[in-house]
Amino acid sequence: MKFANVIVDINHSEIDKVFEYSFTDENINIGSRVIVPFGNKLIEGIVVAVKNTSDYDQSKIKPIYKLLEEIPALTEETLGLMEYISKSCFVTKASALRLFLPSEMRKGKIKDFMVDFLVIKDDFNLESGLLSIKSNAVKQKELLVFLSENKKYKISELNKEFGQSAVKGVINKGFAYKISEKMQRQPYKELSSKGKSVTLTEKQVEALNSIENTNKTVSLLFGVTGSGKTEVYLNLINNVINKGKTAIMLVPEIALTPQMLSQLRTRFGDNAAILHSGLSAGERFDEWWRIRNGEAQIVIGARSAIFAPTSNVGIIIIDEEHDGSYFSESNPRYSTLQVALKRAEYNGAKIVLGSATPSIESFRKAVMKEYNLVRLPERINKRPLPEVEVIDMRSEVRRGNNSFVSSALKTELENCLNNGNQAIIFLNQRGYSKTVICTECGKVQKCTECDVSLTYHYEDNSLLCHYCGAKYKMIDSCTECGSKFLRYGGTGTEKVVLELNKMFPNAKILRMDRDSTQTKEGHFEILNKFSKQQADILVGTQMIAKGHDFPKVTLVGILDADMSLHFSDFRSAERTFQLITQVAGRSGRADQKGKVILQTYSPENSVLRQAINYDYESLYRNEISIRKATAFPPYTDIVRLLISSEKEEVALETTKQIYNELNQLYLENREDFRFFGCMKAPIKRLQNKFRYQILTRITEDNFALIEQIYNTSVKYQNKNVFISLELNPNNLS
DNA sequence: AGCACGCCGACT
DNA sequence: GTCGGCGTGCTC
Repeated sequence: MKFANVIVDINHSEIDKVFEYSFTDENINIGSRVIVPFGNKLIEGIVVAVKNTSDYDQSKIKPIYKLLEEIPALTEETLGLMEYISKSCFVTKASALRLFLPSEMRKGKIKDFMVDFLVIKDDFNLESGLLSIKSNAVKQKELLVFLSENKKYKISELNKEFGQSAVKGVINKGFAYKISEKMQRQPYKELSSKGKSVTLTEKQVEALNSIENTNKTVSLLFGVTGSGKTEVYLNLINNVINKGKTAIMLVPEIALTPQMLSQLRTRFGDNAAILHSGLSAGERFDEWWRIRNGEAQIVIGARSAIFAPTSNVGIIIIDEEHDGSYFSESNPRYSTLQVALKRAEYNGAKIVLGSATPSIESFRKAVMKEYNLVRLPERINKRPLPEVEVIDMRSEVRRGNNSFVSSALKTELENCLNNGNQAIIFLNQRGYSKTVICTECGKVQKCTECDVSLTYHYEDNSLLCHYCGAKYKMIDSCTECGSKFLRYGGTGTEKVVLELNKMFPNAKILRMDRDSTQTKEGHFEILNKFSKQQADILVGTQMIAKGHDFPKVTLVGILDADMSLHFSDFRSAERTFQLITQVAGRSGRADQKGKVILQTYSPENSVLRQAINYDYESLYRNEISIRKATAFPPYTDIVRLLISSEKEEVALETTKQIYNELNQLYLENREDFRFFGCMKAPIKRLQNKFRYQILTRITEDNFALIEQIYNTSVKYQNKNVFISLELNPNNLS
């Protein structure tokens, strides 16, 4: 009889401890998934320790009900990571554990993926077989000839090739039989590969050597768009797996994984596995076990792939490291880099952060020599970066052009299309128009659950709340005064497509945004069509900004460069710069020179000027001095407490109480606080909950203080008020 | 989180 | 008399 410490899969702070069970099954081990009796129910759990004696009242200990798999799902490393995340993200162990297991594993059964095969009998003799069937059974004969060579073949394909009746006939005559075999689902299996090997440029070789030979854990690969970072990654991965280690490669969006996967498959075949939320349950399950069993040594995926069950990780690559999607926005609010650092530490692995526009935080670490800074300053084909022309939209308006397309952009579009090239139009607003306003009484249509204006969507004639997802029928008269005169405020991608269609009736236009890419293949289809030149213009949101490589694109239009500039967020300058640089980088990637038209209402803005000149380092110098002067990250950590409740008084009252108690802490630790205040959240109501916040900015890496703030505030949480703590939140809505 | 146990109001 | 409201407390 042995005893196990088990974490049960119940996400509640009261249950957030280990429970002891007894067992005799030798196969139960640290990391095993088990079913245990808990109260009067059976519940899933993970074994975190195994021991010979128990500290708990023997009479109360129950035996483990069942072992779920022979192979422990978690390893010593991932269990350690789980503990770490639970502590640093202030979540239960159960909640942290869920990050490591594909969700379908918890819910129980995944159906095995069965494929039917036709197998020829061992004693089958082709000559006598062919003689024994009627001469007019041509298809059956062909099938037998084929089978005698291939022995075993997928029935679905044989049906296609020789016809169902031939297959049936061969089975009925007893020449062959059907078997079902469990197969592994292969996501994006159409994405493979003619193996092309690329010779690295001198600069790429230098970068590769620098990353491999540095004694620093983290390298920041700072390379302009089109500088060939991907080739460097592929070589790094290759060298790592040659040493028998594994590799994790992260990309910011699901949309980018197939593209990167196809490159990995080309190079490494089935050795590459893909993990992200867009896969079907079965696919994810199979890929997960392929990695766990060591059948795949390379993992590619979005941020959650950092939790992949790889052992012996040699390199973790985070592409487009500045991207906001590397921070989880819901609990557990982990930062991908933070987890990566922990994994690198455990395995002695290297981390590569790649970007043309690094985050201010990362670049500072590189400047401070904490990271190894590696530059790739040239585009691979030595093409200059595309020329950016700034259009002052104020003077467009003065000249009487009220369209969102400036005359310069119109001319360039005409040229581009006439030359048989393609264009990308970028606008970071989906839908038709951002708001619907009554011209009589000025009423703006708002979500009933949120304090947010509704966006009009032309395609399904609806009003959508972009925050909670609620959908309303489009109105034909004002809900306040009944007037029929409604005005559309603000332009979205749908409207752009409609207007461009009028402007260029012969051009084929595609739209890519969250609405047009709902399905798993959605991104892929649109990108595929565009890259096969089945369309001339691609209109899209920030989704189109990243990574894609379209050789025929020679024009990029940025419709409203100011949009993200005037957010009251300390990162808005950095974000604007990143977005413009990324989008501009889509232009002129092959042998033709690219052009970018940037439309703005504030052409003299310094961030825009820096973006136009691709002058990241000026942006960095400006930003870092502002951050220092105003005590913002990376010089401080922002701790934000969000207090929300369906009842406004409850939210307000709780906020006051927490504020008062924290005020003590503030007064006792004045020197650690750079800011302390409480206010309504910028979005005052979301999903029918009123939101208040307490904002603090404290000295860097002061975990003890964050913990105190957390412990103080979490006491106030109950079923009427929800309290969450965010460290350096990515957005402050 | 569930679920049982437990103590007070309006019903066949 | 009892059915059932949901407050508190426990789960190895």
